[in-house]
Amino acid sequence: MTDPTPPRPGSRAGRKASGAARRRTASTGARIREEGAPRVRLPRRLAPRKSPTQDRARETVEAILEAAVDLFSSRGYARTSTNHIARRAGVSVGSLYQYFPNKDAVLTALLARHLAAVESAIHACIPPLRDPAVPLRDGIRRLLELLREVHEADPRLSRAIEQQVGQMPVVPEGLAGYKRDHVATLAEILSTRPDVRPGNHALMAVLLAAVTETVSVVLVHAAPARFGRDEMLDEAVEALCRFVERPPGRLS
Amino acid sequence: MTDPTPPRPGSRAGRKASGAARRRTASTGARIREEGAPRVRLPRRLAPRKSPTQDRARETVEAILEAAVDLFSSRGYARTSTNHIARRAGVSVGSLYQYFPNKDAVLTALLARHLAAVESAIHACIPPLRDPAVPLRDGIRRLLELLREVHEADPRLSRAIEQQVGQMPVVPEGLAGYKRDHVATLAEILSTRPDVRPGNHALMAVLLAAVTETVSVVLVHAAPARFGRDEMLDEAVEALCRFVERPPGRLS
DNA sequence: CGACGAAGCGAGCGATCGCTCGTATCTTGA
DNA sequence: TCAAGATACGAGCGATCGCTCGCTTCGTCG
Repeated sequence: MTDPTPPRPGSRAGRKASGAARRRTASTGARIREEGAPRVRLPRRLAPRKSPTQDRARETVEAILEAAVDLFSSRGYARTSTNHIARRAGVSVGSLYQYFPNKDAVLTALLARHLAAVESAIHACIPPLRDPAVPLRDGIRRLLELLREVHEADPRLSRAIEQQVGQMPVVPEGLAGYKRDHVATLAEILSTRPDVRPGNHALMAVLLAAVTETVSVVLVHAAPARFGRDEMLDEAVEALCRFVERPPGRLS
Repeated sequence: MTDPTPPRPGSRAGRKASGAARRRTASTGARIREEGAPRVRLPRRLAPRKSPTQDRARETVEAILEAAVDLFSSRGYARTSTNHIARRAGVSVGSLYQYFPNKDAVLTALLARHLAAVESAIHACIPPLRDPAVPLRDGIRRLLELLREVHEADPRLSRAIEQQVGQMPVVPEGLAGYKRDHVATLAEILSTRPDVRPGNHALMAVLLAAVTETVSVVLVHAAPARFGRDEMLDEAVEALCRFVERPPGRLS
């Protein structure tokens, strides 16, 4: 009942006894730039406390984040304590607090990764969407494919994250504001392309963005068994295209 | 710092001292059937502990729910304790636990009301949607209007509720299952109407339902200042209609 | 009026939470 | 080789949480 929660089989051996400490390959540190973290100014409350410099520490941070993914998505954010996370990561709470000032910061780190993935998916699709030579449909399909990929990476996590964001008392401006930017870009694209129907493009962009997000989530979470992956994608593309496309005027 | 949280000005005088207890109109209890509660079998964990029989008690329950609305939507579910709720309601924790077995039950009661509202909105729109004589567009518009109304009743609450539902460890089948029913109904309607384009109507129904929900939320929450209420509604109707309507074959 | 059930009260229990800090161990570089 | 910083550890603090329970007060009715 007291939730012994043995470290998950896969990650990090459960060296309970203090003696059997970590012995890792001490390969010279690969100075990889912290991947997947968008350049955003985070408030002290949520910013990482200090960056790991040794490989050992990087592993610790990674294990913590993996454990957090696991627990947030299975038990929910509120029901997951920092002690849970640490234990599951095969790490002490103290170590967790070396790198994250508080629980929200752990979620924020996860959120940052997720948003970075979403952002890069969107960014990859802006050029084709801008290009009037590329059919609108193709750009939209590509975007949905990429977003689906992001959500598929860890469906439970992206669900948990997106739900929790709304609950966070402070959603860092930098992380939330990216949406506004993209909606603006989208509005501009809609106004430019000749194959988009006339109308209030700013408004259309707001709706389109919201619907796109929803649809990409549904693509992953709605009974993937009942409908084929591609079938669903086709229908989703259809929905978005029909909304914005200028009707050909001829042909059905 | 310990959050004295005086009872909100509007509701229920703050009779702190035990002496100045409640003096309410003891009018013979209006036996109104608990309004807004769908006939759903709730697990003991979430079911109300006992129903209030006196008016005084009904007031208490009402005050508790109002306070919960207020706190859940402003501080979030996780950050709201039962003591908070009771204090804000001008009631003791003990009284709260007379009617709700635990915190989740309070949320569930709120959820039940919300879903009842959504459900009745949907139900009201099914006949016109079924009727081929009524333009599809009219039925959809009416549905969005009604859903918008529901969310407008208390935007913060419906937001908080819908976010929390996903986090709840046990979403009662009866409360969650209503969606499946409506999607099925929707699929059937799509298959029947001659003005709907051919295709996989079951799949279209899934997407349509998800998009409808999103859109109705956006209608209320997305900067209501930047766009006119009706303008947004028009555009949303457009989005949904274009998705399912059979193109006229002539005319733009 | 008196008695009884319904309703209300709130101190406080046990559990858990987020988080700290003194100490032990590891890694690095000169 | 070894000092010094980086990393890790985990018992446990203070706060808060959900919730109980012994008791008082209110409303009703014979």
